[in-house]
Amino acid sequence: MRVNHEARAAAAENRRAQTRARLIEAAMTVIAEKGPEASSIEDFVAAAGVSRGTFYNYFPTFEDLLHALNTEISEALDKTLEPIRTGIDDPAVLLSTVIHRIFAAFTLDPVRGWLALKIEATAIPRQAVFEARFDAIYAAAVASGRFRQCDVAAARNLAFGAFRMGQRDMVLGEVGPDHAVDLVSLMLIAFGLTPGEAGKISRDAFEAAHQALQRPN
Amino acid sequence: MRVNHEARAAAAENRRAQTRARLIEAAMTVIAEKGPEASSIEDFVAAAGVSRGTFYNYFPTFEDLLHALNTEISEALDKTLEPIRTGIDDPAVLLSTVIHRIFAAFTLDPVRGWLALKIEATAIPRQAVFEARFDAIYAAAVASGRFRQCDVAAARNLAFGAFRMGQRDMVLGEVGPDHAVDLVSLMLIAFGLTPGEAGKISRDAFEAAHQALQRPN
Amino acid sequence: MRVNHEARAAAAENRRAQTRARLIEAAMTVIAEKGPEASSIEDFVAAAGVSRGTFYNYFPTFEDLLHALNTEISEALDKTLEPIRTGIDDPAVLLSTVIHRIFAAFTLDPVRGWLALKIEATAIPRQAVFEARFDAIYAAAVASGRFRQCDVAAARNLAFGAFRMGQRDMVLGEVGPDHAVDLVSLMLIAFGLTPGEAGKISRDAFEAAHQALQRPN
Amino acid sequence: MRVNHEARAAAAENRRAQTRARLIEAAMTVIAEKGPEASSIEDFVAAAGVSRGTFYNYFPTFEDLLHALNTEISEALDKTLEPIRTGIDDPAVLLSTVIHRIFAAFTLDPVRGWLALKIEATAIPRQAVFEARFDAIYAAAVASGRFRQCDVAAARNLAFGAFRMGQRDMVLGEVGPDHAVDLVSLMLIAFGLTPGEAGKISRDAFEAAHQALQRPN
DNA sequence: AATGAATGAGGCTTCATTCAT
DNA sequence: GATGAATGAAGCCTCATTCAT
Repeated sequence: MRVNHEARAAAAENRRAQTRARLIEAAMTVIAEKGPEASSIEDFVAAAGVSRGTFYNYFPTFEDLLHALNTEISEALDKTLEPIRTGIDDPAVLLSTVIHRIFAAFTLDPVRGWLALKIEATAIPRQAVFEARFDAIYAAAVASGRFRQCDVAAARNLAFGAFRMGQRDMVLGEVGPDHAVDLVSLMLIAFGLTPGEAGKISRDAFEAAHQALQRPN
Repeated sequence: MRVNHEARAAAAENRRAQTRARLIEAAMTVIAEKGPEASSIEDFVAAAGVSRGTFYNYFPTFEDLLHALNTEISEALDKTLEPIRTGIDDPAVLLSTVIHRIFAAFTLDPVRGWLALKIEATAIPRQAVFEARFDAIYAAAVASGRFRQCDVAAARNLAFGAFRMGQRDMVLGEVGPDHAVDLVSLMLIAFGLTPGEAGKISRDAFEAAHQALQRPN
Repeated sequence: MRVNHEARAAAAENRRAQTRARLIEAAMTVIAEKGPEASSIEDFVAAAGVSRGTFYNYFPTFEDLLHALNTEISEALDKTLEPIRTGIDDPAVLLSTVIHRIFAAFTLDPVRGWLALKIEATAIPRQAVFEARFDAIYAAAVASGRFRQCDVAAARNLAFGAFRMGQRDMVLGEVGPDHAVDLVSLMLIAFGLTPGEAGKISRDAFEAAHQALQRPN
Repeated sequence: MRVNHEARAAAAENRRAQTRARLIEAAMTVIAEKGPEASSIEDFVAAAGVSRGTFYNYFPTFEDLLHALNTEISEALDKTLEPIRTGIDDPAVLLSTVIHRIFAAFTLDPVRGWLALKIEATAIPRQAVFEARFDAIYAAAVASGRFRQCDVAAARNLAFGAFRMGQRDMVLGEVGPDHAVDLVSLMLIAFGLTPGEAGKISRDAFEAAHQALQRPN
């Protein structure tokens, strides 16, 4: 009897996770296409192939769904950046690489890129994960003399604001992918690097990011 | 009789303009309170004290209204900046001053500040006026050797992105008003100024902006 | 121009009143058939031949509708009782007559009778009008020595409770119409009349009520 | 093996009864809080700590549940009244005592009081048990010359209607607990007692009921 | 021009009920 | 028996839009 119960519970949990994943996947696709405001729950369940009621079993409010999407995207992204964080010593190079990797990830998977942009415009809370990462890198860079000491909130807003605006233009096709090179270069200069070094680091990181992501997965 | 006709036509036109202004004013107030998505035409006409049908006489589509609001805000703002544009020679000081003036205007009139933020988050295109102003100042600064030559699109995205992110935090009360000083300072450094000069220019411009706006109108 | 405006407004008001009346009439019929809990707004608008949205223009909440129905019924009823109130001197006869008239009205118009019963079973407050009428008659009866002095709240609850229970059984067909004679008789005894007088007054009032209402209206 | 089977069956039956009791108890609590219309099966199973499916094993239809609740309450109440029925000779005193005991029980356990009121307001038939008890007492009272002969249906409706209305006001807090004294007194007068005797009997029964119920269970 | 009653499509949410495990 | 995921019918409510006056 014991085993029976446990096995049943495990199977149920499994099914739950699958349905949840299908709903999230469907919601991503739909929102990327129509934007969060124009998307209806009807759209999500149709795309996921489940019933209306099922949606509410998983996400009692629309907010819950957005939150799940947000988490999903940023955690997945953050995880792929793990090897980089531990493999690069120079914080200037590290920051540059991380930003270019995110740019590249969103360029190569425009659905998620667009989605991230859309969600960020609504769901108020910014990605706390990424903010903390930025602050840590900035602190390390100051400690090692790479970046000038400055108000970290200002530095963060400069970096995140510029990133967001650049991503927007890239998603809209108003600029090419290497727009990111110039943008990151300007950030590094603002943080204390010389134009020459900033330009070199940014371009190298850009190329490394694209090479890394274009390999067969 | 001729005169009579003309006078009547002029009076009619006058009334038209007034009704239109009331609708725009009402829409601003409502949107600033509830956000663009949560605002309904019902809200606008109620706030303006006109009938539903009248609204459609002036703004056949919702887009038309948003467009009018956008124009209204940015033109009003741009006009108040006219004396500055012609009265400051150093383009670095000019840029700094303009940005701080806009920050200050939105800080002192939070309704419009909030509104601008909200509207910008929708599908509305960015303010072409301001983009052109930025490009002109940047070109002048490069010509006079104040700013380093660089991709102007990147410079623009850095400036507008950082501005928007900073405005967001200021509106939300997450940072104080002088957050703007550090933010603008970083921009100027990115554009080629030394940290010392950038800091001084930004702070001076910040103080000038606040003094200018706090005078009894 | 002036006249034009006024005429228009009057016409509009007229139309409003008509639509409102149609909705109320329709709701009465539907609720009497299915009970208030089982009735949906869809039912009401279908019966009234107006659109869903129109319903909400008139009754923003379901409560508003129930309130309107309640008022409608009790005011109409109260108005028909006006001549009786002024035409009968003995308060014992008056009370008896009023109760029998209401019983009779609900017997002859079972739709409203049923409806009143159903509405009263919901959270709607009791009919303040009728409570006040009762209190006034009781006080007059005490003053003229017809009724014994007693706690008026208790007397009221006895009368209204018995009335409601009797009406219920009459609507359900569990008792015949002259059940009312015995019930009212008991009330009068409780209030101080002798059984003989109570029985005579109740029966006379019963017959008068039915004769009055069966005339060709 | 035989024994084993029987023991197992007994244990199973036991568990069945327990689960059923938990569901009934949970339903009572929930309905008393939210009213019968606002309560959902979801609420019941959540409060009982069983699964949705289990509910249907016990109560295939909602009616089945309401019926069980009704029975539960009235039988429990009726059982506590057994000693009274056999211990009081004067039917007038007996009736008075029974009514005051029920009033008091519902006053001291407002959950069940509220519940009884709510359930009664739905389509559930009245408590056949109590109606039969009333009729028996009334007949006995007539036989012994305490009550006047009259239509028993009328007497019953007077008593039950007044009781219900009084209970309503007591639950709603519109009257104090001794409202019951006046109410029962009026009933007794209607049934044939003199005002003096009715008042005394009612007050004595009221006090006896409260003393009986306030003893430590 | 202005009015505002009426419309009805469109989305949201709940919940009794089923059924495979 | 118990479970709880899934269902989908059934209501609810809002609001942009039309149109006769």
